[in-house]
Amino acid sequence: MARNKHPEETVNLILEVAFRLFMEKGYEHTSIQDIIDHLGGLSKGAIYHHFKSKEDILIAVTDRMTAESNQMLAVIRDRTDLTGREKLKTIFWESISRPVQDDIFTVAPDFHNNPKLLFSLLHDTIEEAAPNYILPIIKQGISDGSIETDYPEQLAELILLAANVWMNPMIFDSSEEESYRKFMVFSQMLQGFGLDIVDSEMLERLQELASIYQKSK
Amino acid sequence: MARNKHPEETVNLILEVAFRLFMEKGYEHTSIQDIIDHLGGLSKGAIYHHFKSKEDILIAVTDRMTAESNQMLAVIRDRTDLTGREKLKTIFWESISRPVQDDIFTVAPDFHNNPKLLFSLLHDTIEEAAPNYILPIIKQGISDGSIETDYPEQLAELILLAANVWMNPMIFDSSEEESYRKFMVFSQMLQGFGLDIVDSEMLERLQELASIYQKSK
DNA sequence: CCTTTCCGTACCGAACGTCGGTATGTAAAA
DNA sequence: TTTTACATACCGACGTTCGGTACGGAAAGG
Repeated sequence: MARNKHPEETVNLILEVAFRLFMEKGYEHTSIQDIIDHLGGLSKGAIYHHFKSKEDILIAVTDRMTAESNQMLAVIRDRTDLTGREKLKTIFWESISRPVQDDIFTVAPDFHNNPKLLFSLLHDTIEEAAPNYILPIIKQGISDGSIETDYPEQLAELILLAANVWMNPMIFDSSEEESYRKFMVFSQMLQGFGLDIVDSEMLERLQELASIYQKSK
Repeated sequence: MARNKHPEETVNLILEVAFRLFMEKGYEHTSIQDIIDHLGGLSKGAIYHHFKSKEDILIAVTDRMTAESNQMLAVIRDRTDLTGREKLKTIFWESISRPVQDDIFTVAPDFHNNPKLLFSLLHDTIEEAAPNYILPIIKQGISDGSIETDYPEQLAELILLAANVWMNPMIFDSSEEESYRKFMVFSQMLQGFGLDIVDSEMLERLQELASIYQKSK
């Protein structure tokens, strides 16, 4: 294949193919050769020119997966017209209403046999998303009086872990009914922390999402 | 090496060596040859006679890890002298007071680079421990009036996920201070569900555990 | 302004070492 | 004599390396 004038396109191509294959077959069951075969003429050398290892590709893939989500979190975090509690509510609403969620479902991902990818996401949730996005919001909530807790760091972790991991139907595949029940327990947990941020509109959307996922299986 | 009259000893040896290496270097960075090298004369044939694959060894290792814990859970679950809530309280007390916990810490395990092992444990927690041990107890608690919830299955999952994964210092390594704070948030969460099962004795023991783990690093 | 030189970089693909797994042999136990 | 518990030689697939090629653009020379 001829040399590409815009190497970033090649990088993107590799990442797109890798993402799809990692989702479909799992990271460990996707070989470098598998990726090459779906690259349309590119070779092993091309991959190792742009990435230093297979693991390096995984990291880039997960970065891409979380980038959009993190961007949304940053925007909400930096708004000045909302209390801490309102920001949390906005985040949960955004995270279940964005069409991106529907897109990702169509890949029919299988985290069930993808420990590496799951772990990468888990790590990102606790080490990046929780301290950089949720924590500042909770701290603001403490200042403005809309949230009460003595342990903001831990609360941020627990909430994100429950929301991003436990309630994620890609990780623990749940029926529509189960997803709904998880969300109810989740909202009950938030209420226990004095956070009343779940409304009927959210519940409606959640049932819709769960039904989309069920149909794609 | 001559044929062993008691093959179970060979199996045990393999599992012990594998457990130690998986913990020290991670499952993926432990090769079959690594295990053989620590077996004292045994060969590849021995391993593949007793286990059908490397993954099979991992499953056996995690089974061994959870077996003792599950045994404890079964005993408490089947007692007839406690209410559901009292059983939950007993479980948490046992899980932080048994000396086994101290033992496992001395291996200085590294879940941080062990996605496969972590996932195996995660799977076991949600698919085995939650429905088989915690759920019956919560259901009993609903019957005897000591626990109130509309969603016992999901509550069982969330509680175990928080306790076994989030609060597990092997998975998310926490300082003594952080472990303590996690436990406080955890107990606050349980209170939010109407479960008041944490007492001062528990807090004391937890601080002790955290300090043991810190020193072994 | 055009041409030639030169170098950086995108990409190629054979080869290598390691790995998990298998086939077959053998000796002891039953 | 059959079955079990191992040993040994070997296989194919894998991730990674590396010497090499081809292309493009900048700079130098005309």
